[in-house]
Amino acid sequence: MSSNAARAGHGESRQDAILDAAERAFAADGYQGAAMRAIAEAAGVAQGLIHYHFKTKEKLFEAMVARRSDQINARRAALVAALFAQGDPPRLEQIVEALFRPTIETGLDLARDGGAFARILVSFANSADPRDQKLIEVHYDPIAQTFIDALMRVEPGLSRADAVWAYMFAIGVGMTMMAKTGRPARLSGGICDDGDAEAMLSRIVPFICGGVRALVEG
Amino acid sequence: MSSNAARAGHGESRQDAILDAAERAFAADGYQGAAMRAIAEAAGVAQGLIHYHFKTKEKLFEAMVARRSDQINARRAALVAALFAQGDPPRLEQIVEALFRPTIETGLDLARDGGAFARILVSFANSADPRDQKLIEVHYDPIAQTFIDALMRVEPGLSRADAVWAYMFAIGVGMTMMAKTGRPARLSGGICDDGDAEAMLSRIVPFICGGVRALVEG
DNA sequence: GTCTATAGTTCGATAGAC
DNA sequence: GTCTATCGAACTATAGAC
Repeated sequence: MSSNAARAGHGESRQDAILDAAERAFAADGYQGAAMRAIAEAAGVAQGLIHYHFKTKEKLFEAMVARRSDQINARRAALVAALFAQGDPPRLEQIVEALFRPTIETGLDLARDGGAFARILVSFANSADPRDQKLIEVHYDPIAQTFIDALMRVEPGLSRADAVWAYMFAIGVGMTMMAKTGRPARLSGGICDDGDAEAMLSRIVPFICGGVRALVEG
Repeated sequence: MSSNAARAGHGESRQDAILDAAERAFAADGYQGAAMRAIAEAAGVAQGLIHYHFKTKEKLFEAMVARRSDQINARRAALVAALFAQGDPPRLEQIVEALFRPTIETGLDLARDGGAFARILVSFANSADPRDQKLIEVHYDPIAQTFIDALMRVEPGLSRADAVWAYMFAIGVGMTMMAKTGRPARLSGGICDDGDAEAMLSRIVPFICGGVRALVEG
């Protein structure tokens, strides 16, 4: 067994430990706010080791994004493919659900990080910084095209331009679900809870589908 | 005339010059990424003067947010009030337009900043950082309640919980309009342009109204 | 009110032993 | 592959002259 294979006791390499700590730190404090020192301490490794494995802070961030994105988007692609592999064509509602469920379940499933990666996505998706957009282009534009195509297949009245806008708007709505700001509770006197992803999905899906169909009719 | 009254030649106090430079810097580099040194240089003042007027970086940020927010939200409140002051009740479409137009026009109207404040709002609205949420609570929750009430008045079938969710989702969609990431052009091969706020509004308004009405019917 | 100069801290990255 | 130790360059904030 090589020295960096499964670590004794918890089956995680030091590289993974660093990526996990980085994910939490970037989610909590942002890219600029997260310190390499703090990430090293949280990962239980020396700061120098991070630079040995990932060279720079920026490359560490990219590796962290790539790891989780590839995992999420493989699942999203599989869900869409499965929907179209059935006998009759899927409903719009199923496409929209496939858009979000893998992301929220990656956050909940791993549980340990309290949706850290989802929070990174939120501060990321709407960034105009060319560095962020480059990462989005590489890791998210291909799956976006898959969903845009899917929207046009299930709603034949939708033009390509409208499908692109619809996708962007849908992502914008989804961000409000992943941000977990606590604002819905504040605005509603406690009635609305943005910590309940399942409850939010049940409102987000009809909202987006209503929006998409309004574009079709317009 | 006191020494800090209208500056010779361009009628702007040094405090305003600092706030303008801060707005641009925070928009371009984020809160952590924007340096007091750079803000001072852009404003054409000594770094010490910023601390004299605003004490700390955090208080400077708050003052910058307060200035523009109060301006935008006064305009939004006036638009909603005017809509309900007419004879017959306004349409949902008019409420949604009143939600966004003052913000995009503050960006375009001032022109000089290329929508800098809108970009700050984007990186701001979805932040779970307690400091950001405190600012949102103070400067945006009151106007949010105004719009939530307006939604319930023009769509009587909407429950309060649904109106709060609808408001949150609408803001999420609006963020995709203000972010100016260039992604729509990338995804559409150049057909969609997120630099054209007016064209985006004409899609965003029907999308959101379709979403709201879907919640009513649901 | 505005400036210069700098104190005091923290950061990303590297060097070199093991 | 991993550590300790440290360099050099930022940063925010303050002190004090004008």
